[in-house]
Amino acid sequence: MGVTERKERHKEDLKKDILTAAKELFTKKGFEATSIRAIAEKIEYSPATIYLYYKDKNEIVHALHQDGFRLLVSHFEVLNTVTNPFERLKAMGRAYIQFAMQNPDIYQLVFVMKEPLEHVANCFEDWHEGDRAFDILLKTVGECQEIGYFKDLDKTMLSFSIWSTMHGMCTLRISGHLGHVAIARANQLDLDHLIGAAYETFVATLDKLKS
Amino acid sequence: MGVTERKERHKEDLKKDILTAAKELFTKKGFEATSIRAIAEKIEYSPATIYLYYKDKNEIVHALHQDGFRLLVSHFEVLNTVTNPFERLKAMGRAYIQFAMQNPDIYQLVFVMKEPLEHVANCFEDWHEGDRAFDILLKTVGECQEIGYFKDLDKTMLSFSIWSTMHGMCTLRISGHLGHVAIARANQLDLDHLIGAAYETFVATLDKLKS
DNA sequence: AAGATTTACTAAACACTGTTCACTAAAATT
DNA sequence: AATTTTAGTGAACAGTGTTTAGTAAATCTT
Repeated sequence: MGVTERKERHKEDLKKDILTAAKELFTKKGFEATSIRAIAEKIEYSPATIYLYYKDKNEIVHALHQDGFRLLVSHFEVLNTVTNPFERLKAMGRAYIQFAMQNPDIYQLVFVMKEPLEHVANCFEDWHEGDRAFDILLKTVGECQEIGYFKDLDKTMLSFSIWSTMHGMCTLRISGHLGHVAIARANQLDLDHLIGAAYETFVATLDKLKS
Repeated sequence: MGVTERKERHKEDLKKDILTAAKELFTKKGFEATSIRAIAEKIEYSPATIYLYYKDKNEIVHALHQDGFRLLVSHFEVLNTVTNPFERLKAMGRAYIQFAMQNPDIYQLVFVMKEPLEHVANCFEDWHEGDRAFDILLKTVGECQEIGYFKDLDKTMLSFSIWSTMHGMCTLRISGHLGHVAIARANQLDLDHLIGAAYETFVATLDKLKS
C-alpha cells in the first residue's frame, strides 16, 4: 500500500539524521561534550526518541566508527593505481596521516576510543572493516618483500610495527602531547609539518631495508 | 609552637591521601568511572573538602600525571649502566613497553589523556619531566649515530619516529584495538607476547640501519 | 463505522556527575 | 572574653545517560 514503505523510509531517514547530527556535534565539540540531549535538540525530537533508534550512546558511536573506517579504507583503495608496492606503501602512510590530520575526531573515534569497541565485542561480526584495512597493509608489505624489501623480517610483525608508527605519530599529534615536547617548540615548523618531516625520516629508514 | 607544623603536616598528608585514593580508584575503575564523590568516600571526607586541596578534578589527574612520568623516567635512569648505546636503546624500548603493560592506566594518564595537558598549558613550567624523557632518547640515538647507526638520518626526527612506534604499539594494545585485528586472533600468542614479538621485529629493522 | 491495537513519540523521573556556596563548629588570636 | 581564622560540610545547581509510564494518532479488526 506504499504507506508503510514511506514510513519505513522516514524511520531510516531519522536514524540517519541522528547520526549526522551526532557526527556534526561530535566533530565540533568532541565526544565527551556531546550529549544525547544536544543531539535530540538538533534534530528537534525528544531525547527519549533517540533510544527508539539506538540502544545507547555507544551504539551511535559505533555507527560513526563504521563510517569512519569505511572512509579510511576508501582512501586506501584509490592507491591500487600505484603499481610499485613500496611507492604504494609510502602513499598509504601519507594517506593515513592525512586522514588523521583532516579528521582528528573521527580518527580518535576509530582508533583510540574504547566505547565503540565495547559494542563490537557484543555483536561479533563487524570490525572486519578493520581487518580489511590491515590486510591491505599486509598485502603491500608482502609485495614489497617480493621486490627485495624487508628481507628476513616477519611480514605480519613488520606490518604491525609500521601501523604502530603511524598510529603513534597521529595520536601524539592529536592528543596534544607532541606540542608539549621540546622538539615542537624548538623547531619553528608547525606540528603538521613536523609530522610530515618525521614521516619522511621514517620512510628513509624503510628505504634502507632493501637488499 | 609546633602545633601549626603538625597541622601543616596533616594538611599535606591529607593532600597525599586524596592522591593515593584517587590513584587506587583510577587504576581499578578507570578515570571516567572515578568520581570525586567516590574519592571523598574512600578518604572519609565530604566531596567539598577535596576542593580545598585541589582546584578541580584535572588538577588531581595532573598530579598523578607527574607521578607517573617520574616513575617512567626512573625506569629509564637505571639503564645508564648499559654502556653500549644501541643496547641501551633496545633496553629503553623494552622498559617503555613494560611500563605501559604493567601500568596501563597510568600510561594512558601520562601519554593519552588530554585533561592533564590542559592543566600543564595553564601553569607553564612543568612537563619538563616529559622533555627529560625525550632528551634521554635523543641522547641515546645520538650516541648510536656515533658508533655507526642511523647515518644520514635526522636525530630528532628519528627519535620521534621511534617514540611513535613504541607509543603506537602500547596504545593499540591498551585501547584494545589490537585485540580486534585478525593478527591477534590468528596468532595463538597472547597480546603481550605479540607486542614483544613485534618489538623484536622493530629492533631488527633498527639493527639493519648500521653502516 | 466503531472499537481494539499498534505505532511514534514524549514528559518526567532516576541515579548519577563535577562543582559551588552558605554555613558551622572548633581552634587561634587579640 | 570576644573576635577572627581555619577546616570541613550539607545542600544545592546544572548537567549527564537512561528508563518508564503515558499519550495522541494511525492502523487494523470486526
